[in-house]
Amino acid sequence: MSLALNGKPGVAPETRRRILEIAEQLNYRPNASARGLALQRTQTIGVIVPDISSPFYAELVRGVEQEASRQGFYLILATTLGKASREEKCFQLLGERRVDGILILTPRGDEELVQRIQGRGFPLVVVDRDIPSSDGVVEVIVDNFHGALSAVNHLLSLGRQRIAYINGIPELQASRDRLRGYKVALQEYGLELNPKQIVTGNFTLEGGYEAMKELLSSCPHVDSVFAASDSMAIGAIRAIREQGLRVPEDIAVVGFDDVPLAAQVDPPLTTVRQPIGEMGEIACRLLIQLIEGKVIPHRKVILQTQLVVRGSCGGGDAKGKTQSEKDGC
Amino acid sequence: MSLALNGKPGVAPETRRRILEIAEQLNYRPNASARGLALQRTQTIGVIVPDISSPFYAELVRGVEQEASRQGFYLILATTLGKASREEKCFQLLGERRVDGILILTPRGDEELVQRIQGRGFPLVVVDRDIPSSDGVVEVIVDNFHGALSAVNHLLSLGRQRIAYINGIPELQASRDRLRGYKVALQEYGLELNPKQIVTGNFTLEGGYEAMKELLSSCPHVDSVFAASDSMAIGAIRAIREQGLRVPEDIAVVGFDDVPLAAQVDPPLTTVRQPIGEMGEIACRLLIQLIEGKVIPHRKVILQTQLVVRGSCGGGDAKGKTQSEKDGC
DNA sequence: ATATATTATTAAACCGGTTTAGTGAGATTG
DNA sequence: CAATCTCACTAAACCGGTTTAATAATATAT
Repeated sequence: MSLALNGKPGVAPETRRRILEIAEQLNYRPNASARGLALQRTQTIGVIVPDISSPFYAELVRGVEQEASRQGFYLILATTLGKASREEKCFQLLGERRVDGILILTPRGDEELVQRIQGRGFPLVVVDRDIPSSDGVVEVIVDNFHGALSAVNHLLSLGRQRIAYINGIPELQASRDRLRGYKVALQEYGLELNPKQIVTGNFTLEGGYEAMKELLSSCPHVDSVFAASDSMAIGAIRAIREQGLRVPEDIAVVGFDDVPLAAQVDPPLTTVRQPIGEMGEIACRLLIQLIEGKVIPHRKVILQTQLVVRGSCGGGDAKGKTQSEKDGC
Repeated sequence: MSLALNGKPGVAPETRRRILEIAEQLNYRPNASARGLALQRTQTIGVIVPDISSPFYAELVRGVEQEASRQGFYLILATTLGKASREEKCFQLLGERRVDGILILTPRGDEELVQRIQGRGFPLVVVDRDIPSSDGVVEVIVDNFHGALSAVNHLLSLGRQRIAYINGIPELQASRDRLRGYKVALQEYGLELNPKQIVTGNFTLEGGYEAMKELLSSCPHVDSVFAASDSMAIGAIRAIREQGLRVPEDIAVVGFDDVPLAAQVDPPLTTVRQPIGEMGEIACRLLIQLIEGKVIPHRKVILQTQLVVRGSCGGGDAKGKTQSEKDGC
C-alpha cells in the first residue's frame, strides 16, 4: 500500500492503478504525524526569527518559504521577540517537533544556543549573523564591507569629497564592517579621515534625523552623506531639508538595504541593496542539503550587495562639482 | 509515565518526582509526531496567506503568532502567492499535517475553498475577507464603512468641502464599503455628490499618483482628497506637489491603513488605522475556541478603525477656510 | 483475620503510516 | 514433471507517545 502510493517498485501496475483509484475516490491523505513517526523525518524546517513583522525578516522568511515549498518542506515559525530567554524556548519547541533542520535568522545570535543546537545534532544554518564563526557553522551573510565601499566610491565618482557617514548601532558587526568600508574608500582615494564626519544613529529614522542635525551643525560644508540604513538616510534627508538645503544638489544621500520604501521617497533613494530574499533562499537550500546529508562545498556564503542608483545622489547628471575650499570641520 | 509527565492524577508523589528527575537527567523531550498521532491533535494552526512579505500580512501573522504561542499552539505557514491553484494545494498540505484549525487571511477568499475546508470538518476562521458570509463561517473584518465615514467627517470638520475620493480596486468589498462611507458622509453633511471627484487607483503608490493627476486636471479646485490606502495617499501627495501645490495648505490628504510608513512621510499622513495585529490576535483566539469546542458568541467580529490625525490634513490648526465659490467640476 | 475497597504500578492496545519478513502463485529450468 | 527461483501480495513489527485494562499493593471495613 505504502509502496504503491509512493511510487516505489515491487507493485504490479494494475494493482497500483487500482489502489490509487480507490485512494483518490475516498480522497485519502496520508497522516504526516504517522509518517513523521515512522520515518523519523518531518519534512519541516524550524525558523527562529526575532520578529516576523519587520520588513527585513518578512522578506527573509519569504525567501526561505519559497525555496522550502519548492523542495517539499514546510516552515514552522518560532519568534524570539529579541529575548534570549525565548530563544531557548524556541529551540525546545522546535526540538519537540523533531524538525529536520533549524534556520536562525538573527544578528544577535547567541553563540551558546548555536552550540547546543549543533550538539543535539540538528542541521543548522545561520543567516545574517554577527558573530564570526567559531566552528564549522554554515552561515549566509552579506558583504557589508564592499557594499559600503561601493556606495562611497560612487559618491567619490560624482565628485563629492566631503562625505559624512551615519553609522548604525556600533555593537553590530555589520555596522563596523560598513564603517570600515567607508574609511577604506576614503583612504584609497587619498582623502584624509575626519572623525567629526562620522556620527552614530541607531538604524531608525529618528536616529538618522538627529545624527544629520548634529552633522550639519558641526560640519556645515559636507556635500554628501552615506547612511548605514535606508531609514537613517530618509531621516537625514528630512533634517537636510529643514535646513533649507536641497537633495541631491546641496547634499547627496546614499542609504543601505534598499527597503521597498527607498524607491518611493522623494527623491528616490540611491542605496546599497542587500539581496534579502535571496539570502533566505540560499540559506534554505543549504539547510536542505545538510538535512539530506550532502556535503556543503563552502560553509560560509558571502553574498554581494548591489548599488542601486536613484535620484538622491545626483545620479548620472551630477556635474562633478569641485568644492575644493576647506571648511573647518 | 505519560500520567506523571503531564501532571495528571493517579501517580504517587514520590514516583512522579523520580520520573521527572530521570526525564530531566537525560533531557527527554516528547515527540510531537507520536503525540499528535495518539491524540489526533497537533497543537498546530495552519495559516493560509497570500504573501508573508507584504507589511499588512506580516503584521497580521505577527498578531496570530503572538496569540498562538501564548496558548501553546504553533503556526505552519502556507503561502498562495495569490494563485487559486496554490490555494487548493495549501489546503491539502495543511490537511496532511492534520492541523487543528485553519486561518485564511485573504480578501480574495475563494468561496468554494471555504466550503471544502468546512466540509472536511476543520475549524476555520477567515480574516479580512471580501465575500459576505453565506453560512456560519467565523470571520474577523474591519469596519471599512465607518472608517471612511470618520475620515471624510474629519475633513468636513476642518472646513473642507470639495473632497475627492481615490478608490481602490473596485472589485473588493473593502473598496466599495469605503466608497459608501465617503458618499454617506457627504450626503449627511448636505453636500451634493460629484462623480468627477471619484477616481480609481489600484491601491499602489503609482495608482494614487496617476489618479491624483487626473483629478487635478478635471477638478482643479478640490481642497482635499481621501484615498482608500496610504500608498495611494502618498502617491497623491507627490502628484499634488508636482503641480506646485502644498499639502495640507492647498489640498488636505487623508489615507487609510496606517502602515508604518504613514507616520514617516512628509508631511506625516493623517489616516484611518486598521487594527491589523489585533485582527490577527482575535482571529487566532476565536480559532482556538473553535478547536476546543467552545461556543463562539458572535460569528462575525467587526473591528473598529481609528482616525489618526497627523499633519497631512492641516490637523488642529486648520483655519476652517470657507471656499464657497463653485468650480466647474 | 478475612474480605473488600481503594490506589498505585505494570502491561497491552491503539493512532497511521513504513518497512521487513513471510507466503503463495506463476514462470523458469534441469 | 518436480524443484527452484521470481515476483507480487499479505501479515506483522516498529516508530513514541496516550489511554485503557489488568494486576499488585495497600488501606479500610466487617
